Amino acid sequence: MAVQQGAGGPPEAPGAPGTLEVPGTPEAPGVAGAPGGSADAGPAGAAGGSGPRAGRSGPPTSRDVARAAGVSQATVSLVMGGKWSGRVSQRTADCVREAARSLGYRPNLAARSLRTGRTRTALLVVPALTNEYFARVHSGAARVAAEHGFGVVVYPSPEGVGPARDPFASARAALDGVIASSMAADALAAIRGTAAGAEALPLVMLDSDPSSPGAAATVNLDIADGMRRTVRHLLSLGHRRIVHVAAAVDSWTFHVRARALAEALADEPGARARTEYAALNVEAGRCAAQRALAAVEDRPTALVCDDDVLAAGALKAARRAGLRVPEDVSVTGFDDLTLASALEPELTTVSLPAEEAGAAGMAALLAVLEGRVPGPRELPVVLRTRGSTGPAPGAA
Amino acid sequence: MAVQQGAGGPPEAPGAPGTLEVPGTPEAPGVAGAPGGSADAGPAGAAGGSGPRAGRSGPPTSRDVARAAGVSQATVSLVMGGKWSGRVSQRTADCVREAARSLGYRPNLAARSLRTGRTRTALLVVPALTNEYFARVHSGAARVAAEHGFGVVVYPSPEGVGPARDPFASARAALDGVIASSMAADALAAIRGTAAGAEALPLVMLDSDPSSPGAAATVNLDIADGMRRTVRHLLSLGHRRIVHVAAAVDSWTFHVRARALAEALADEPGARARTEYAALNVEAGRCAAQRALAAVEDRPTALVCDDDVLAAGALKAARRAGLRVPEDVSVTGFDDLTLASALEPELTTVSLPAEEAGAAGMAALLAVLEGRVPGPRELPVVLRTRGSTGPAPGAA
DNA sequence: GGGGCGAAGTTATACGTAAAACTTCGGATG
DNA sequence: CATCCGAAGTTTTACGTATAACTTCGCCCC
Repeated sequence: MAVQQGAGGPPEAPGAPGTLEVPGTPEAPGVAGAPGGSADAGPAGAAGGSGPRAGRSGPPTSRDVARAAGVSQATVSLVMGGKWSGRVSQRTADCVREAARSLGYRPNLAARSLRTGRTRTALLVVPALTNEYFARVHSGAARVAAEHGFGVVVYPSPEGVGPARDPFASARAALDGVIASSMAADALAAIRGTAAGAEALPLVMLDSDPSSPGAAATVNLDIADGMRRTVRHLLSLGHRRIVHVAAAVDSWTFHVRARALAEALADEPGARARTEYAALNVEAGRCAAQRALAAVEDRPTALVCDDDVLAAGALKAARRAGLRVPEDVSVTGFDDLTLASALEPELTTVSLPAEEAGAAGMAALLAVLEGRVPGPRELPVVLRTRGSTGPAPGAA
Repeated sequence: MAVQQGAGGPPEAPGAPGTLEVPGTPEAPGVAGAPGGSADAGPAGAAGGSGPRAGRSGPPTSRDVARAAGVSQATVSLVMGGKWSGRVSQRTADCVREAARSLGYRPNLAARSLRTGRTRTALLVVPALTNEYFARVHSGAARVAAEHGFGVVVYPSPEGVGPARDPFASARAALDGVIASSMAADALAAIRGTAAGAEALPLVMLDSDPSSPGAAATVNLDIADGMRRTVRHLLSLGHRRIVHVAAAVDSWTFHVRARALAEALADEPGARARTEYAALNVEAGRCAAQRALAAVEDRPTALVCDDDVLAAGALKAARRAGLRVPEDVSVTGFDDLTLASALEPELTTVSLPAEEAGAAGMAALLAVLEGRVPGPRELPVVLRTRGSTGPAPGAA
């Protein structure tokens, strides 16, 4: 760009956008910004001492772009901000963008945040990122965030988000909103107290009790449906004695699973279930399943596990008890992690749309930040029938 | 102003540090911010409109604290910044901190960043957070970062960090440094080009080629030692025909594994290895192992896998081929993921200190940011011997 | 023909903090 | 007694942006 207006008007017209002028600063009037205007600024070159801001150090600012484009800083801000329709002519906007591009200009996010009070950053609170499910939630959330120029910082709530540890200690002032996924009830309360308290940060709850107060929006998975499908699948295979290997975690998602299992089983006379609780790891799952299978007579023919990790433990327990899966006992999981298809037999499990949930959560948060009120969403789940379930022993 | 005579002056002296005054806002002088200092702030209450600064909107600023403490804003900044020794008296500092605490003051990070040019935020670039290993790296890095008031934003490099997708598009201006873990060579080059290019962001490389230029610091795992131990373990069990199920990823960590395997095997006359490549997922691992086991005579007695996920595939392939593990064929993995002990038999695998690596990486980055030059670190690894390896068939 | 109006900018200001430069003052020193 | 000095603050300014308020000007319509 630089000099150069389109249709041959006199290039000297002062002040016309498209011409370069460096008002105030006594400086060589030579073309400064991007000499040729070509695409390539040259690798590590071109920025000799003769360019604009020769004495300056940091990255280019909007003012540098303004100088290069021959407009005011405000105009640059208008153009870069995106909302310039009706305020800036197409020609000037193009010129500014070209100057910005050739200078390698990036808006300073700190300054922007200071000015707007918005940080374009969301906090994702999950029980543990090392759980593949939550990593996938993060992935979906981060993708949508990036598409809207947002960043995501994740807070894997450590053991006990008590009042002692403040989740937002260093980040709170730099957040626009919070997404909390599958948090335990007490942790969720702590988050609500901190996030939605004095500061009133918008809170989106993912896979959490929708009746719980304080959330600006809710995204849920149809967990109950997943459990119902699992139970019906087992019932149709002839299973009547079922043990629920339940996660010993006080979180909504697991309460729902327990309730849905009970309800689905109530439809079938003669079917009944016991519950064994286990912490969320393989070894605990194995112990719980071992207890379940210890019943000599009246041994369950199916183990419904709250999580694939627990199901992995259940497979181990079955093998140690000398039982074949699925011939002697069927096992089901939840989440459809990589683990589910790595095990042998592969797990029948409920596949949860984790990425989609994260994406929907972030989309809901963005909507809230724009003043809209997204209705509650419920994402469908799928039962993946695989090798770990089969006809009940002795059934027709 | 700030009158101020020595100790013992009447507490009513206006403006004296130590007295609380909230000029302008006519209000009940009761302590507001954190009432009892007890653990529980009460659910969803307490935050009525009666706090201090009733007329103002945003969170309290350093100026509010200054007013409350009867000092200037600069003094608040001095105290909160930590480096006030010799500049502010103990008494005033205490007074300021008390005022800050009671107002619930948090420094505005955007303003601080704008002023200092530092953001106290690091970018962690990993191939995929859904890989448990990298989730653990993140966990370690985030912990250390939090201990130093830093935040971590993670960029799970999507397929192809080519020049097309700019990893730092929205975040670059808000970063102090970058940690890149186990990146593929080309992706690493892209990062180096973007991060260490014009902006010269400090880059810490984790588990990457230490001879590669551009890194301000390096943290490595003793991958070679892990592979050596694996091979020696197998050799001592009598294995001589080994297939290396290698990750088809052009990254330093896998090159090291291949080289170390070859070298360790060279020590033993009569031992030899073939290589089968596989993408990093269970199914690809299964296929590669299937190919390896297809050799009718000269069938390998051990499969050394570059990753637990590949090993899971290998277990499946063995079973499908009608081979028992470890009686007919031994299998080893790498990483010691949850998966390793969920499988049956449990995997003999090299346990990598993922959290520690992340922590060390962040510590190195912090050191660089403080101007120190951390020497390269190499973290030890451990071979976890479990059920998937046993004596070679036909061996003594 | 003039007055209003929209388009296309510009000028000016505030955001909250850190830090350099300046002020004040009591005491130690020559 | 004049002076210098360090302690303990204060005043002031700059960081880079977004946006409200203002200016200019060509144009259309009564």
